[in-house]
Amino acid sequence: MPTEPSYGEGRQSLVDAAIAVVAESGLRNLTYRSVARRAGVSHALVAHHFGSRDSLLVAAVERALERSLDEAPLEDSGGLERWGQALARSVATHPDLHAFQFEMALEARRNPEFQPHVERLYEAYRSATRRALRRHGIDDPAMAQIAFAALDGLVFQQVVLGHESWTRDGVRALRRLLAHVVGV
Amino acid sequence: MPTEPSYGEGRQSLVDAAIAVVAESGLRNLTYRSVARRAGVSHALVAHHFGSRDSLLVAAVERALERSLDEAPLEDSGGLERWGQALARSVATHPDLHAFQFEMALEARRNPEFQPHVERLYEAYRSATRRALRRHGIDDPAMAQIAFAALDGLVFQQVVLGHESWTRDGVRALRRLLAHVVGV
DNA sequence: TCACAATCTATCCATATGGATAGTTTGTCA
DNA sequence: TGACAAACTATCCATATGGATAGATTGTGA
Repeated sequence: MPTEPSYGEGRQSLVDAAIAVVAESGLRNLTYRSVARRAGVSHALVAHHFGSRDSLLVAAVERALERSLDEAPLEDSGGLERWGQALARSVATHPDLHAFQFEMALEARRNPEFQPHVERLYEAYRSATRRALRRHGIDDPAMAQIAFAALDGLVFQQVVLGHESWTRDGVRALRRLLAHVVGV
Repeated sequence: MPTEPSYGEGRQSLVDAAIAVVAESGLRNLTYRSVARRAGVSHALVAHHFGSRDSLLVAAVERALERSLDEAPLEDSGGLERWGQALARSVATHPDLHAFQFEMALEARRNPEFQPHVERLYEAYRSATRRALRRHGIDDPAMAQIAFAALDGLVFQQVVLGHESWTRDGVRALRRLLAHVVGV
């Protein structure tokens, strides 16, 4: 059950609640009342702070990026295996955050308002992957792209199927593959 | 505008309409009325044929698998590059079918009723990838897994961002990577 | 302390929804 | 041709929703 936020923390609670509700129940069940219930506030506060459901979601995507920056070492990804295993751990400890991001990626397809925000999210992960590869002397954009796609696919499948070990094994296999290109 | 289906085709129209509505507007907008409107029938027919929204979705996933089997050469995937490029083409010509599948994958996470159906879908794609790799003499499950994850990631990004060329480039890079393992 | 703005709640309202119900239409078979 | 079941429509109903509105609460600064 949600504890009621302190006075003035309502807005922030609604943003975090939006991420949780979407991850747990899908975008379908994100209503003014469901998110307010989760945040422990009145549903009219959604309209007050955000004016619309879409604006709430924009704020939630920004928040997800913030939390991702805290969570996975996007800024200091280390080498490929460290980066990949950090992703697996992040998904295992915060599956909802990642599920939310995938939900919003699909939604961005349908609603242009979300596109810049979702692209910023994607770019953060892509950059981290490029950085990780560069640590191994790989500077080929095509290699970075396929490595990122592989990690994206592994993470999506971990979110959907819940097998962290699959991601870890997959990261190892990716590292072995890339080892052929240059010493990884 | 939907043309009304012939008498007796209502059920099938609703199933195909469900895929279209979900892909275009998300699971959130899949209501009895929206899907019926799309199918050109009365909304009461959803309850009549399916009893519930979830049952309609189960039928829709089955239908998606069927259409995927028709669409992409799942049974005869050829080599890796042929399989990968076929996927890119399939996404480009039928983005909605693939978007629907990703939506349902995320939904399966929240609703166990969909899990077996979504896993069957995933397994079809995974098998095709294994088959494609085997054509090149690669029989390592870990390699198959990372190749499938990479394709999954490429396809997801193509659905989300719409760049078919990215998928094609990515497939080429994947083939180059795997060429190091054995001649691809 | 008081005034004010921001935050918040409770409630009302119009509309949309899932689903039930009664009736109509269609196709099949004897 | 008529009976019957399946398919289908139109309509009603109870409930949920987004959003507006009025009032209450809180914090800040003079």
